[in-house]
Amino acid sequence: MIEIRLLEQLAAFAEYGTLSEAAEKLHTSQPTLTRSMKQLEDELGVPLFIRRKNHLTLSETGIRAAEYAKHVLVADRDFEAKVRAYDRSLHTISIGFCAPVPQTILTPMINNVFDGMTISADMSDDSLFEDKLRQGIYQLAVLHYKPESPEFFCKKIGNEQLYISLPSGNPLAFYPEVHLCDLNGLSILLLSRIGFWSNVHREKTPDSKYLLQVDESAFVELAENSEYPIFTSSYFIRAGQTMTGRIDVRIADPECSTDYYLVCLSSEQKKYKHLFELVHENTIS
Amino acid sequence: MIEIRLLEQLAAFAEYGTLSEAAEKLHTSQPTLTRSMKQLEDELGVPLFIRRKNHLTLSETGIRAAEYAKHVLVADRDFEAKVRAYDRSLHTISIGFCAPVPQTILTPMINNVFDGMTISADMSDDSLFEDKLRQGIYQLAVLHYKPESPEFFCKKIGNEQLYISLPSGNPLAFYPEVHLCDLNGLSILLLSRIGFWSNVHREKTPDSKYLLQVDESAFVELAENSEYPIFTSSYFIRAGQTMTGRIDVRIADPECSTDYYLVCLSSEQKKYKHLFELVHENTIS
DNA sequence: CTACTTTACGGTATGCGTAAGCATT
DNA sequence: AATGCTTACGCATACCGTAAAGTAG
Repeated sequence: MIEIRLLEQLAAFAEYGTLSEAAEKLHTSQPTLTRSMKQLEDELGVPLFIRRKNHLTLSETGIRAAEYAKHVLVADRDFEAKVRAYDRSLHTISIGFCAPVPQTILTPMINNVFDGMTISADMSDDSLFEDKLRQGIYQLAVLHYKPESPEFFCKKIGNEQLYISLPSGNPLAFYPEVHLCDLNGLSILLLSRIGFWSNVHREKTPDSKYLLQVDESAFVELAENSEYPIFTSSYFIRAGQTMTGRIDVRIADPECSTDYYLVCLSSEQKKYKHLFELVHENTIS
Repeated sequence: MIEIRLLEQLAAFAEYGTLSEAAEKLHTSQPTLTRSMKQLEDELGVPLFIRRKNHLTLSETGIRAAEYAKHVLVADRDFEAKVRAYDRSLHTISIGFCAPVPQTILTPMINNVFDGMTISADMSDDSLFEDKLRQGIYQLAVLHYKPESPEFFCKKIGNEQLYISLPSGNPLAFYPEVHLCDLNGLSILLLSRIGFWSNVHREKTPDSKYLLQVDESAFVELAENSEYPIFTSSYFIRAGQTMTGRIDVRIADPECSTDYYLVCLSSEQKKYKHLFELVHENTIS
């Protein structure tokens, strides 16, 4: 069997044209390559080079050989990558979250149930989550709608109602509830990684100026020391995380009240049985 | 990069189940495999085995790894085979002949034109020759019809008329010519490797009993010492290769008079220019 | 007791680098 | 002179086989 080392060296020579340069790139000496290429020819029983006193060129067969060699090298690298990826997949659970609150609530629960596993959490709009579950990129996902396909196993895990937190001086603060269109055009403080909520805001309040904060502590500090409206939700209100001097007004648009669903592939349902048993209708509220 | 040697050993362990047996099959010692498998795990940075004091088993990752390893091994073997095959293809010309006479005449000519090349000649019915030219299995072919497709370059190189050689006592020997149907039912001595002629005989004289001879000298000896009819042709008659005590009677069926065409891919026309120049309309006659 | 793995040890062969030689531009 | 391939030589090490120890069935 031809060793990978020889194929690497052949490929390098094909790429760089001279043994000297190839040797340099491979961090080895040039006589090493002379010997290796000779060995390769010996093992194949086929000449790969045109040898002049001073110069080495690939023969027609050599050119082909270098191309084929690349395939083998790709296969070899693939092997490494796949094995590592597979092992990793055994030790990590990848989860797609469509919103921050489910992540906050579920992450510790998942950590308990799958002790020793690494949890890799994505946060984004959930429009692609079904595909990512199918492809095995995610093992679990939290959607804000109930997936139709029978290939998914799914359980409702609660709901969230969006509020707008306004300084008590703000005229809107006196209404019992508002609509998103009332907020359109305002400058609003906003955290950046909020999943599908980004889409809701972009669509319903296209003219608002969002002051995006990547860092949560910066967001909190700005919120406390400014008059900017911020979004909050039933989850934070119920947890008593309200801000003094501000009034939380319910947003009446239907998009601002959503249910959450925990989803996995039906075929993997039993793997996650314990987790699904642990969550209930109102885990999030 | 992971060396092939390690992958071979992994695959062997996966196949045979114990290091001891794998070592035996690989003609190496068992401690060698212990070390190699450890090295593989080290280089991948991933455990592949479940180790008990007395027993070694592939882990889930290890099972996958062994499968992937096989792909790499296949790619490596493929590399060897392809390089050898390509080199060989540079030194051999494969030719399909639809009949023996063209082979007899052309082989020395081709040997002259392509000095140092190995000539690999096939003899069979030419119904598949066009495909084999297209696939590069043949570089040249002699057909008994003119191919239509413009992807082929083609030149007529002669014709051959079939005769039946009969002992002078045979009643048919007095006819000026016969038809194949007249021969149907006779026992006839025949060489086995005669290309498309086999089909002609099979179709036109289905009831004849052919005494097939693989060996040409055996065929000649039997022909000389028996009364069996044999086929001959214009080529042999013109060359004076007739047998005493026998009369050659022309076979009048149109199938028994055929033209021959030398064919190559149009795209390779210039490679074979010299050969085509050397042959002419009546190279075979 | 047998079968298997692992560890330890010592030898060897394989591959490597340096140096020198040689040819070509 | 500079560049590039090859050969020669000595060395390091990587790999291998034997031997021995340990463990489970």
